[in-house]
Amino acid sequence: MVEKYKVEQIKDFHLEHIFDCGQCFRWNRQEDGSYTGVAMGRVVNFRLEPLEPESEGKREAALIAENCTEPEFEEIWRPYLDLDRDYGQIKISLSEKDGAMAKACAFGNGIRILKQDLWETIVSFIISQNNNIPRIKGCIESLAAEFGRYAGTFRGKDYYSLPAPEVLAGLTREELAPCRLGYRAPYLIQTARQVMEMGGADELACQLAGAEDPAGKLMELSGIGPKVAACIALFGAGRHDTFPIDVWMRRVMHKMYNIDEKDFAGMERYAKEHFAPYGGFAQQYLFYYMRELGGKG
DNA sequence: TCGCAGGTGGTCG
DNA sequence: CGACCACCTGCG
Repeated sequence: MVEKYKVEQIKDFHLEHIFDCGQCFRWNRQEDGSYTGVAMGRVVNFRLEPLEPESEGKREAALIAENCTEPEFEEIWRPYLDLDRDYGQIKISLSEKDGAMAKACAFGNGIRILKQDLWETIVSFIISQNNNIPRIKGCIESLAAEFGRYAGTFRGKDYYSLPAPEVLAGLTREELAPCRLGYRAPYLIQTARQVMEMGGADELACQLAGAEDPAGKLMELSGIGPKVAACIALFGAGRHDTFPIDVWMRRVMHKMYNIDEKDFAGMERYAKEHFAPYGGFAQQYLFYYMRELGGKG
């Protein structure tokens, strides 16, 4: 018998928006519409039980967590899913800025920014560079299966966490070859060593929490440039004031705010002036809007 | 065959 | 600095 826990009165929460808005790579939609993922060293499955079927995501619903006890949910998944933040208020605040942002908020109304493990976020986004989603996911799964720690079995499948810095730091590029990381493999090994020299991932997390320029700190690591650093700061270090700019954001910022696609600094400035202190949330709504509309928005 | 994908690092002018 | 350009890999 698999443990289950049900949380009532969930709102501003939609599984598809959360797990398909570009912030994570290890959550997979199941045939029954639920999502299974491995994070924080555990396997869990989430599904939403709408109180009114037609209004899924908009009105209150119940969240059912499978393979999870009540204490586990409260200690691990409640913060991971950012359930205690009032996204309704954030959307109202952002929607007042301009019509395009209001549309983006309405479109991705159930988005939440996951509070992911710092080290796993670092590994994931180093792999993401100049890469496509199916391959990113494949690389990450392979890395976990080959070198990660067993995290549990769910519905007949074994799951593994990503390897810790001390594991990756001891590997060679040849040993990582089966994971098909390409030229990112040396980045990963080097970054693992650097993180260990910094005193470990928890120590780095503490530094990032209070850093004036968290992305700058992250860019000291091998294979981490401005975009990957911003993603890590936002998704893995709780720095919601960060506004990652990738190719999709360049498109959306040009289309909606008429900023030159090469004007990286101009986009950062615009985000800071218009969306603070919700830059990270604004980025997620815009990104999801642009992505899902296939660049046609 | 070749371009491309949630970029980065190195090298020029 | 800003503008190139190579880079593992797998897919269309």
